[in-house]
Amino acid sequence: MLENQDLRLSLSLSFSENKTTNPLQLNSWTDSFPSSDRNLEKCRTFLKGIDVNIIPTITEEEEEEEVGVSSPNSSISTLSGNKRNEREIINCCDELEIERECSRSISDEEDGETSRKKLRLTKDQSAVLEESFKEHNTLNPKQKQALAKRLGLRPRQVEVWFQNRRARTKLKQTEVDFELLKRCCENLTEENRRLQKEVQELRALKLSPQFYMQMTPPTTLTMCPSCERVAGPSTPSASGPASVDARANQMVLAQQRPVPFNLWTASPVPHRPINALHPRS
DNA sequence: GCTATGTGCATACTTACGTCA
DNA sequence: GTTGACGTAAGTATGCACATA
Repeated sequence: MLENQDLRLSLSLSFSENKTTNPLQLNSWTDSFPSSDRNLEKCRTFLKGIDVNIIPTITEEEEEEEVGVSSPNSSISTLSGNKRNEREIINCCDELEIERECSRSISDEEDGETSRKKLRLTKDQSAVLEESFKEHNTLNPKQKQALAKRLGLRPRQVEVWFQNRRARTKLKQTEVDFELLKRCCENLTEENRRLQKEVQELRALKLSPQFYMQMTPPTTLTMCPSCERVAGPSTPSASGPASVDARANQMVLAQQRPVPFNLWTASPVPHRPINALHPRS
């Protein structure tokens, strides 16, 4: 659905790739909190029942409050580590909080324990969100609030949508980058193979100086179009077997040096051997 | 000025639900 | 009607930046 659009999205996101993930991370509420804690059980029970499909009737006051704590984890997961968990316990077990949350979720309680109703955004809502995402891929609290009001959603929902949207964009970008790097790698591999072959040829030439003796030495400087290195003129003293050997050495060295190469070129410029190695017939 | 702590926000990863072939 | 794949809303853990005591 959004795939095509996604690829057209801004490809210039700045990614912080260096985050490490904790392999031991706890993945569930149950893991985080011992089941013996009665208050926590209470919290768990009421949180399970939150029905996101029902737009809560939030008073102005509550709305403001929600903006104030509008982080992704405003109710539960903003806090990090044990200290955060302790604070969560205090917050989420606050009687007023519980009352408020329960009032939002009565309908769900009847559905059973495991129900976790999910809101499906309408096309219009998605379109508006997409539009604003194109403008800014992050929202400040005011923008979030305005958008939520406009769409009849909770700020938290807008926030989550943006989080997920950023994640999707990044995923797409990663896929694109991967493809580019893959192609680049293939090109480099091919280039490397070709250069290795040339090195082998040059080494073979080095071992048979008689071949050079029959060569017509180049009379002018010859620039290799690919590696932009000069093959070197024949000097008056460069006619004996020893200098031929030196020249062959030079060639080998030149070939072993880094070659300027456009990583993003699908088909690299053919690296043609320079004239000195391919004597004119 | 330095340090500890709290807070807000972002991201990565995961779960669970809705949709569709 | 069932099922599996896929998309996505939402939950969770964690790190970083900044403010403040």
